[in-house]
Amino acid sequence: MSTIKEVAELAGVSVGTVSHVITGAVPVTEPLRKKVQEAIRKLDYHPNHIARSLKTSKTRTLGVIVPDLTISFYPQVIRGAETAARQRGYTLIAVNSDDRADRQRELLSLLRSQRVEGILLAAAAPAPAGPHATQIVEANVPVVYLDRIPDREDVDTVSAEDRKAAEMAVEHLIAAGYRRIAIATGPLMLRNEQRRLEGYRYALRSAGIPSEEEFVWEGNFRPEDVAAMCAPKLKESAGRPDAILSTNGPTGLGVLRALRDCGLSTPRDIALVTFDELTVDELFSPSITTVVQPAYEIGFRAAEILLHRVENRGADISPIMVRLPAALRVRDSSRAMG
Amino acid sequence: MSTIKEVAELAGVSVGTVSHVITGAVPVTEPLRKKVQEAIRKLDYHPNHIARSLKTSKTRTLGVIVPDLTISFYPQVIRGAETAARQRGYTLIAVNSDDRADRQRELLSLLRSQRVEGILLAAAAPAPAGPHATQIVEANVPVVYLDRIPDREDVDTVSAEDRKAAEMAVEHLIAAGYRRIAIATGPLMLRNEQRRLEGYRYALRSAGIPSEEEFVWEGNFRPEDVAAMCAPKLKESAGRPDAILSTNGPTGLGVLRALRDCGLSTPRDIALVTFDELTVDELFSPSITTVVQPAYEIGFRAAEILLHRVENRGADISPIMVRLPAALRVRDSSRAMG
DNA sequence: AAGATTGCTTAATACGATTCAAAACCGGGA
DNA sequence: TCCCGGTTTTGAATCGTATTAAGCAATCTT
Repeated sequence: MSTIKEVAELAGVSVGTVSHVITGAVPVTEPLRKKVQEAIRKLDYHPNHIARSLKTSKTRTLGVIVPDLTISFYPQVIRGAETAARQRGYTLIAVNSDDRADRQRELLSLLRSQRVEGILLAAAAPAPAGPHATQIVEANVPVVYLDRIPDREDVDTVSAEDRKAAEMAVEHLIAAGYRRIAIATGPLMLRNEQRRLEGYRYALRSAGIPSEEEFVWEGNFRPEDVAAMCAPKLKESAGRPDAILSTNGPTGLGVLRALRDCGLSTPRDIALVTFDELTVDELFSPSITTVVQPAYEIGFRAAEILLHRVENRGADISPIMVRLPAALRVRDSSRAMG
Repeated sequence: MSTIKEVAELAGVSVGTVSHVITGAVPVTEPLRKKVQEAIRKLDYHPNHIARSLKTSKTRTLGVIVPDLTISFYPQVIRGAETAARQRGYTLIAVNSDDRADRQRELLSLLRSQRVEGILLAAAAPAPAGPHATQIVEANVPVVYLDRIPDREDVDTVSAEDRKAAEMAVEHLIAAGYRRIAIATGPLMLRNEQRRLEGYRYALRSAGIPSEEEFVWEGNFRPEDVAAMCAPKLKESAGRPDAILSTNGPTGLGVLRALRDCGLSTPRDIALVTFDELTVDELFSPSITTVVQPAYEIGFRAAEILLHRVENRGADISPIMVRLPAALRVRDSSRAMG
């Protein structure tokens, strides 16, 4: 791979001039510029981003850590972030933490060694506000949390309006005639899962429906586990709910499996609303009423905020918190009670 | 962020010694090593990967270009590749080409500037064997093609056994009693789509069923387009096929939409088999018989081959072609003809 | 026409690591 | 005591670029 020096020699100018042509920071006269560009073309020269970064101490690279790229919510987030980054000439390094705190720590260290200029973090479940993210903040690498936001109030966060979204879903179920509404959540140590639970409780209270503790089912992100957890509660028809809200996709899938395992179906026996799309399309039945989060926009906005931080280091310190509205897509699984 | 020099000063040794402790290439006596590690800890020092790369001209980074991260096939590919890369201490930069040749060109240039040591390429549809990939090869950056493999025979490729997979799907349909079998493909300029079409033809021929040209429907990766293309062919029941094989997920979705738009359903009116999963699970109906590609393993193997090339530069030049078997997951949509 | 001004171009330096050659060290044998 | 061989440590050079200050040529002023 050719270097700037070789380009300079071929063009018969100094390396400084070549650099000026490339960066555009200093004007270069037309004839020289022409010669330089010709030489660049001839040598198929690609500036060494490594060397440039070392000199300028700017890598124009952002890191993004997600729990699992194969959860359909995250690819959209990443595309949003990628688009925002790209518009400003930044590159994205996306990595998976597998929802493990130790991996997340390794990855933060890796990204730091790579000298990314900022990090988008959908935190691993076990330690949403772990010390290492804090360390990163202290090391003056801006971090914007998304989706999986921590408890602390002094950091930038972007997520859906979790409370309101859950509230909306429950209101919809109530309007459709359901009264015995259960909720299946992910790990409640996660802030956003808590908020969704709050929204559920608030909606019930507002409607004057007593919220029963045995209708709050805390699960995780593994459908198998969730199915195993729900099945016993669905077995006997005695205390069974007539509707279930699930606060995320994998959990919703688990609920659906539990229904099948118990010989129940939705909406015939029980209504179901879930966060995040379970099917690619609406062509399948049962078609599930869904709370759709603006995943792409969450990624986009988060990246924009991060870039703002990166480009105005330490200017304004007050945390930015963006909450984007989710949409309720009503389908068969929450059909009005007959 | 602290530097190796600061570590050296704090530990009271030379930068060389610190470097030796970190890389482990040269032995360092215990007391000094202790002091150095203590200093590293105190300063929260993270080696500057940028500077290291400049000096060693090794970035330990691989690039991967996919058409669209939100197509569910690719996240799995990437996870496979990430796992393989990670095992050997490499990092992955994943980017989307949006299936556009011009973007792909930009991205290749970007990755080259980033000095990635190798590239995994699921080529953009319009120019699967474009000149730029060739350029990259000439620039001595190893490239392994996956899924979207080019026509040329002199490059490393990893993909599913496309021919055989399609053949298997058609054999299954024939065994289930279907005879008028159509195929909906992606762009036929793509090698893997061609191979799938070949498999389709071969299976028909083997069964002594004449293959009719008007049953070959070339589409693309936009379900809307595919639906619009298929609908007219499904309208009148006269020449209508009794089964359809679709060679990829987005196309299959388009076919399904066309069926709905025409008031048809599967398997009642027409059987359907598609490559790639359309639903997250088997809980939905119609449950679609699917050719499942080993996406994770495709990514994993491709990365392994790439790393082999990276670490044994120019040693063995004969191209490696890996074809991994796909699995047929039989469900309702191809139920035996009643 | 000479000095001041403007505007390009160049040469030298630094970024933070690795690495190689040379210096320092250290015990043992003469 | 001195030297020797081997090991550990050091210091300097280097990777490819951006950047600053200084050099130089041409134009402008008066």
